[in-house]
Order: sequence, then structure tokens, then C-alpha cells
Amino acid sequence: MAFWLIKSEPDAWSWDQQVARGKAGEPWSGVRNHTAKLNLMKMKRGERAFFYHSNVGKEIVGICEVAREAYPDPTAPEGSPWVVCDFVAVAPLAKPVTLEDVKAEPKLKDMLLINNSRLSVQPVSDAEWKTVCAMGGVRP
DNA sequence: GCCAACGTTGGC
DNA sequence: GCCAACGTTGGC
Repeated sequence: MAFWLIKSEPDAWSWDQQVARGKAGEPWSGVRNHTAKLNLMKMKRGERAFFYHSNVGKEIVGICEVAREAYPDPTAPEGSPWVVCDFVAVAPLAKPVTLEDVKAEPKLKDMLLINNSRLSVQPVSDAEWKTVCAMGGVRP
């Protein structure tokens, strides 16, 4: 069971919009980076990911779940290598965990959110998952 | 609005 | 295959 973090600018696609999609879920389209793509391809149905608002807010706002494993990105040209997974919203954090909070917590010093801030789909370790959940006031 | 980090492109 | 130039992301 792996854990992940996915980023979106709320101006483009926000947590509220994700919640509004309900069980139908939403394809995570637009990834055009090979490292991020590889992470999408590793995701298994039922695995969970933090939903992070980049640029505006700069905080982890919720938890979502992989509803459909990687398949070709419908927004990419035919024959291109890009893929999407579908995600459904599971629960909001009782208290969003900001980038500042993450930086201030020594246990989270190795998070890619800090060390590779441009990667839009990243793995999260078990320990990091538990720590962020505790800070956010939700069950891991 | 600026700039650092990173990825991609193209000349050699 | 190297590296300079350029574009994009995202924090500040």
C-alpha cells in the first residue's frame, strides 16, 4: 500500500471541484513530466493521495483515492505516452496542513514537496502519511 | 513580478 | 554527447 501526493492549482482544479465530482471521480489529466507519469503508473486502485493546492493556498487540503489505474490521457495527442488516473475525494483535512507547517516539522524534512517542489505527482512515505494525517486531524 | 530549479530543445 | 538557451513551475 503506497501513499501519494498530487498537486493542483486551485484556479485550474480545486478540492471543492473534486468533492463535487463525488464517486464519479475525475481523471488527473495534464501531467507532462515523465517522473510524475511514472508515479501515476505505479498507483493501484484503493491507494490514497493527499490533495495539495499549489500557488494559491499552498496547503494539503484533503485525501483522495485512486478509483481507476493509469490509462491514456484523453487530453494528450494520440500515441503520446501520457497517462491519467481517476481520483475520488475521500475526506477533507479537519485542518489543512500548509507548506509552512510541513517545513516546520522535522519529521517531514525529506518530503519531496519541499525538496522537489516542481514534481506534481509524488510518493509519500508511510511515516510521512501518518504525520500529516495527525497534523491535519484525520485518521490515517 | 521575480527568480531558482528543473526539463527540453537544438546547435555543434 | 555536451551544453547553452529557452520555457515552465511554483515559492516568495
